[in-house]
Amino acid sequence: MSHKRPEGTDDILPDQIPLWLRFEQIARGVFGRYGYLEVRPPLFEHTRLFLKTSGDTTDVVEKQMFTVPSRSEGEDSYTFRPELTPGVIRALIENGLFHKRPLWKVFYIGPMFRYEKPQKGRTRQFHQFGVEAVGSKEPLLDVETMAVLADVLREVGVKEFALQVNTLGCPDCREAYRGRVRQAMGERLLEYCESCRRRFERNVLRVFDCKVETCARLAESLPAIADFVCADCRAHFEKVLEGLRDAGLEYVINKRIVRGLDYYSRTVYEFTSTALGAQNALGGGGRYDSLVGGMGGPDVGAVGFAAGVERVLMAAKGVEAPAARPDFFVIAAGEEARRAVFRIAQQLRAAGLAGDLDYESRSVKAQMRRANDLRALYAVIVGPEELAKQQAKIKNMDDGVERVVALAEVAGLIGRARE
RNA sequence: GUGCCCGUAGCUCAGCUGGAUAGAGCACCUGGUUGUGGCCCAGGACGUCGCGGGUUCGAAUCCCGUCGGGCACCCCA
Repeated sequence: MSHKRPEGTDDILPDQIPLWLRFEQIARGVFGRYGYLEVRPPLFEHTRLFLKTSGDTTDVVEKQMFTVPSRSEGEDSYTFRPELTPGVIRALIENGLFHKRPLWKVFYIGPMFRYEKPQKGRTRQFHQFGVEAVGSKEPLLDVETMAVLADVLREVGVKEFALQVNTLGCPDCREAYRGRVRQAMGERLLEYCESCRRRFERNVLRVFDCKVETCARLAESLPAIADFVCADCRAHFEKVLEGLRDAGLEYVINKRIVRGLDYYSRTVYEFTSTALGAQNALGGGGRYDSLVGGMGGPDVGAVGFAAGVERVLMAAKGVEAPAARPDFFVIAAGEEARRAVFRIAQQLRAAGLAGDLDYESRSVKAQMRRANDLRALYAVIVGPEELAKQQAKIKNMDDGVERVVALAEVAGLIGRARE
């Protein structure tokens, strides 16, 4: 075995494709019903786009980026997208779309790249689908994005999933909250590790990122930001919860949800499943009201989610997607017919039918087996006798019934039977 | 980046405490009709036992190294 796929990548082989197509069809159907339009930004962007938007101390940016140097001197390197929100917003701004409409509801499906140690539900190339509603601060849109994801999950066949929501407040809230954390942390400061005591001085909130076990445990007892958000943010969150109830979406408030990216504000949420093992997040999202303006666009609010296609497919295990059946398989009986079968297949294809033939000179029995393996609707058998009379024998592979018909009628007969 | 587990045919695996030509099921190919599938039957092809080194009369089996994979921590999709 000389060549192997890179660590953390998967080959999606033909037998898996029907499942993926089914998923994409369902997802596109839901997005379409809610009025979300597809966008396809590039697979890679300038590295600085992610540095400035996702947050330069987040895990994603610190250690998970697939970065390639530019070939031109002095130019920024490129990075394969670890997520697509920055790319989508960049595309909306760069192409001047906000001059056309104030609100853009868009969706995407495609591969993302993160340099991580692979495990169940986590690979270096994976696929996400997501939506972004850009141009409004209305809480109803927070609810709508959650409803979209819930609809996709339900329709795809994910039986058990849970929705957890939280609010992170706005930058002002965070300033006030910072004070509360400092106060609480100060009471037991000596129990924290050295670097956390440094964080206490410079940037208290980073204490929540500390990997030291004792610090992590201490941090659990610190106040949650959701309890200290300002009146406006509180009102926004209440409206979101109210909207979720109106929409019939069950949820639980989880004050520990913070999300792994820096741009979130106010609403954040996660959909989890019990069917996945350690990586139990199906998808997550939230509001990011300062990102668009911060990137040079209009000062408008935005909200969206991203979810993992592989994880959703895993959580929907047991769902079958049958492969499409070919309409015909042309079989040559005897050497003389060999030249004719390709021509006949071409005629049937030209008539809009899908089908194949055996390219090797094999026995009729072997060709029938192939027709059966491919689950062809009809075997079209031609030998010397049929050819002499410009006929073909067509056999319905489901009931075994055979008919001899004129070659010219084969396409029509099979086409009608297919309906 | 850290820890645990695993590498035998295309796939799933068996191969006992080291012993002679490394096996099974599925899949594949051929045949059982002079031109016919699914089930069944017969036969066939397919393996540097991940790789390298060591111990031994003898290694798929024991030891070391290495590469690859899986899972978990962390984080998240």
